[in-house]
Amino acid sequence: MTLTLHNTLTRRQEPFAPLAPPRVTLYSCGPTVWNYAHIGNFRTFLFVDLLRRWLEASGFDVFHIMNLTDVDDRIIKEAGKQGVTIADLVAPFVVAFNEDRDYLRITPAHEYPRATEFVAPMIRLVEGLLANGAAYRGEDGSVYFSIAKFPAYGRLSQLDKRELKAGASGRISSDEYDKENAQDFVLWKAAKPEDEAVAAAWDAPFGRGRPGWHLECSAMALELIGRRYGAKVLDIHTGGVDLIFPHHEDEIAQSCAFTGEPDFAKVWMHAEFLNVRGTKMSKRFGNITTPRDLRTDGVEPGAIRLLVYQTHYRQRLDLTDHALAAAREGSRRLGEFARRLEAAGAPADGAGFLAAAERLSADFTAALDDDLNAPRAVAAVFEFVTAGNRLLDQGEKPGPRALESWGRTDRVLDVATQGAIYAVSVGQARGPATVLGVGADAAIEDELAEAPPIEADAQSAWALAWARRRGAAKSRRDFKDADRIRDLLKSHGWEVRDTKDGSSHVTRA
RNA sequence: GGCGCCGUAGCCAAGUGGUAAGGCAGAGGUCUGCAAAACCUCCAUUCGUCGGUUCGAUUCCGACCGGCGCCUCCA
Repeated sequence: MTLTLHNTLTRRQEPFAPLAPPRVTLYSCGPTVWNYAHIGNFRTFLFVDLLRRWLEASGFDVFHIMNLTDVDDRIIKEAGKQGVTIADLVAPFVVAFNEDRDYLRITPAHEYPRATEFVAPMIRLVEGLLANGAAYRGEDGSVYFSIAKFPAYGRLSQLDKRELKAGASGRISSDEYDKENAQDFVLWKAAKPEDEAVAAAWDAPFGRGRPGWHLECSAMALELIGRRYGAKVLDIHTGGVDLIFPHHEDEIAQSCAFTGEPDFAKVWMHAEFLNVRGTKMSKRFGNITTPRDLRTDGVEPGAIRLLVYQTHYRQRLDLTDHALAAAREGSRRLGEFARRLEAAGAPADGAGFLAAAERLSADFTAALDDDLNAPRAVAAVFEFVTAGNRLLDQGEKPGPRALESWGRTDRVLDVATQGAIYAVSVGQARGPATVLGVGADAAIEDELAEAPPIEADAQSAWALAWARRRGAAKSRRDFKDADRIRDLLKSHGWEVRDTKDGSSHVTRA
């Protein structure tokens, strides 16, 4: 089995063959940090996370770069409105992005280059393009790339098959820059007073100004892989589908014109959109949901990951409350199983587990090797859950093989949710309660508030105290009181579950 | 107008030229004081519509209907 990936360049699925195995250079277009990134953005980053994890699980040595665009029109406009510099405007959103990324358990890239910290390489790139004739200075002082000098322009987006609608945006006529060709794109924008006002202008041999968006990625990618490996071509470049044209098309043009290489990246991969009721999630539609919104609502990261991975990355994903609820339930079940499986771990695998583990590994690998077919990988995982639960019910033991097969899927997908668990032994007069996580041991006779305390730590103690009372009620067969306490705990988000050995588990997601 | 994508059970969602994975929800059962969790069973003769190719199509081709994206410095 070999890994095959869909390449936007060829519109086909191809066996993945990095330029210098086992090394893989992976560049991902990251967020523009002008605001909080929404889960539509994070859908793409979760796709990248899966790619990254699967490449590493497959034995590749990945060097992952994700840029942070910290200078662009939106940032300058917003900074101007607020009367702050772009650096000040952006700072909190960079922090927020990192927090959200960590919350979603996305593996951090090795490098997060920021555009404003790579101005020098950008200037060198523009100089190179001016020197070899691919770029020219407009009368407004900006520098443009001439697509007439780059015959391969349009390969990625199959531009030769398109016919740009004149004035589709209604903005071409209002374009104040003077380009030689309407499709030429700006590499370096001449500084304007608004740019200066927010500290978004740099000196350059060809005039003071700021980098164009497309330029950033090329300069940063080439700089970083050049510095580290002396390479000029990326193995994989990722982004959202909306970046295919013109962003990635322009990156290819300027990069290849600069390096003389036929490719900027060997494989281009693009994630489809996440939609809300059929429409793409976007600030201007007012249908934004951010990871922090979901976090506030108590949605577990594993559930969000599961939701995303249950749809193929090249397929649009529709976010609904129903889909989210389904993912939460599924994620919870996976976590429940994981705990059960690990607790039953034995030195040797039972025959049933051996067979189930083989099947899981084979199905899981085949699915992800097939252009990251995560939905199929998830299906294989659930099939193992069902089989594993049955085997456990029959008393069979999972050994190293089963645990490793399971562990591998968990490391790649990372979609399970394990609620915090606290256990109390009750009803058997075996001495003090077995308490995991907290040391509270309130006497049964003490007064106990019906409402939980405010402090998080005290809450578990409170729940455990009630659980012990319920245990006492149970042992004197006062089931009415026992049920009342269970309902009380449930209304505050705690679940009580009795086990066969007479103890009770109290859990909170 | 150009380029492209999608339409599979109540919901989400894989998939193959030979008669449909998985998840969630739902129904019944086992277990339990009752629950919960777990397990078992059931839950699309059918894959937008109409044609065509084929021994056979949900899967290939065409048309149509419906939804969506890009062509705007949007992931």
